[in-house]
Amino acid sequence: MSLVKVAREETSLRQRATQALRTAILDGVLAPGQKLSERELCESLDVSRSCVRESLQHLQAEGLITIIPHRGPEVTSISRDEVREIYEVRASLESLAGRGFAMNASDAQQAALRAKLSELAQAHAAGDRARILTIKNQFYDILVEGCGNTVAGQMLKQLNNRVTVLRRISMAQPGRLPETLRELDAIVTAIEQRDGELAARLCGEHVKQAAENVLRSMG
Amino acid sequence: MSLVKVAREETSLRQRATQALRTAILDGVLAPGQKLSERELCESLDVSRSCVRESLQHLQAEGLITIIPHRGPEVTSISRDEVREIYEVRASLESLAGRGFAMNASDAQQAALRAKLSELAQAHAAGDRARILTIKNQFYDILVEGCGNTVAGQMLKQLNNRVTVLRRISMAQPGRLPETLRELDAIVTAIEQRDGELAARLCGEHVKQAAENVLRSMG
DNA sequence: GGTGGCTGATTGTCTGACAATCTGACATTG
DNA sequence: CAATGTCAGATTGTCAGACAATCAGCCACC
Repeated sequence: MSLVKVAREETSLRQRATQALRTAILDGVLAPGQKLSERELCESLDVSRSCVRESLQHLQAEGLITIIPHRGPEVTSISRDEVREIYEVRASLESLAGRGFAMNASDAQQAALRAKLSELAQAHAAGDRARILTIKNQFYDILVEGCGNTVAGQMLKQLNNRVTVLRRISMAQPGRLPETLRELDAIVTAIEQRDGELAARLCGEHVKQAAENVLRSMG
Repeated sequence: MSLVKVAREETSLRQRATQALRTAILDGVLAPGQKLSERELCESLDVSRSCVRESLQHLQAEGLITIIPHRGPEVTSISRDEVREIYEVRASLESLAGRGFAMNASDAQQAALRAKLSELAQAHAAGDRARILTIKNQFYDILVEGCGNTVAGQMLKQLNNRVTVLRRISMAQPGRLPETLRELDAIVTAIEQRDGELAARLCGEHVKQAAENVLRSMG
């Protein structure tokens, strides 16, 4: 067996460029509304225009950038209405994921979820902002992984990406974290009791709360 | 105001190529699993390789094709599990759409929905297969349009596209159409009474029925 | 029969080119 | 002065051609 094959960075240039651009957007290096010129992207990503343009097509389909004909791509800026709609869909899909996790996840996965929640509480106690975000994402990754529906998982990831560009806004008032912890705890508890319907309802309400929080921050 | 601008076909070559390829896949001209070579696509779409490759990136992000490194793109073939997952997500999102339509749609939109349902019944009575499909799609377009959530609408369209490649299979046993009509009638009735929750439940169950039907057909 | 290497074809990536279009500055006109 | 017309430069949309890396099939060889 070729371990080399596994170890080697088996990603194409284009994939790496796409990922680099994606994380740049998600990390806020490129703000919503920011215009991206192909030439600059070629230089900063160090690939040819062909590669850049293919990457841009992919990211546009993901909704992260918007290509305006003859004017070029820019980071998609998101309206208040869109945020509302996205959170509505997220609520629906996370209900699905919560129910699925409660009913399908292995015991190990459930334990992992509970463990991640503890980590989150610790990070909160320590007041480590960056780590909180990371762990939160990991928490959702576990949830999605164990829910038995990868299609829903991918959609949730994409939707989450699309609102992540607003992260600074929602971080502006992190006072909701204690409540978030309580809500997540309730969800995990429902999951541990394999109560799918309860988990679904709690997930939906949790996202709804998050939505209200974000929408309030947006003015 | 430039009426010319509106009238002119203001689509880029790439967009037209993408759309052509998309409909070719949805219409079953290209079967799932079918390998697509860039050269052939260049010829049949009559555009350069750059255009083709950009289109392919877009369609891959939509999930309609799968690009295997160094082997080229092929029409995504869909597993039984994926079908189940997709219908699960669809059920969730159509519930959302049904509830939204019941609560937000204008009276004109509701009338349009009811009218389209009548058309569907007529087409059924006439036994016109092709027309039934068209009208069904229009029915869903109206529903999505009036539900007040374009994000959910786009996702539903994409999900629908991904299973449409199996259309021939589900058409193999069209005996379910009378039941479908009854279910849709119940949904429209609930909507007309502005009963969001009932509409949501009925939409979810309707998709669930459709899923079982398709899964049965898949063996 | 299975293994190894060779050949042709295809993809991944780059470069350079040119027309169409946009942007901003400048000149013109009322 | 404001509104409009025009022009030059920059950028995007699209093409053609090139070459390395990789894959697929075939053939020789053990």
